[in-house]
Amino acid sequence: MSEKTTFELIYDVIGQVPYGRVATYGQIAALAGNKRWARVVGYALHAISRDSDIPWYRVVKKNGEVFGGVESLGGRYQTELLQEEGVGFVDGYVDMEHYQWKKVAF
DNA sequence: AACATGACATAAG
DNA sequence: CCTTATGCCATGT
Repeated sequence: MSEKTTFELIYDVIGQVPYGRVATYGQIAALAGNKRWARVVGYALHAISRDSDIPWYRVVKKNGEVFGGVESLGGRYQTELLQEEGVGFVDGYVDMEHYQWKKVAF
């Protein structure tokens, strides 16, 4: 059986998020196949190993908040990584209006 | 199988 | 802005 696991589907989608853009948990879940996997997306991200190629930092909450909030250690690191890619922030939250990844239908 | 937990989302007060 | 409550689903015990 070569069915992909839920985690693989999720990692697959996260890997599609382009440079300089972010996606929400719910968005990742929906693209992975089930919109209700938002929490599982978080679980999957938590399970990522350090030297993984997965761009975990491009995943944020729907309101633009980063992991743990901008005041947390991880949140500040994530904010830094995203700003390096040119993602704009407003009061500690990602400017979703301009930087959320919109998958374009070619 | 039951229960608790979690890097979420939405609604309500 | 805050807390509760509910829905959701994969994992760990």
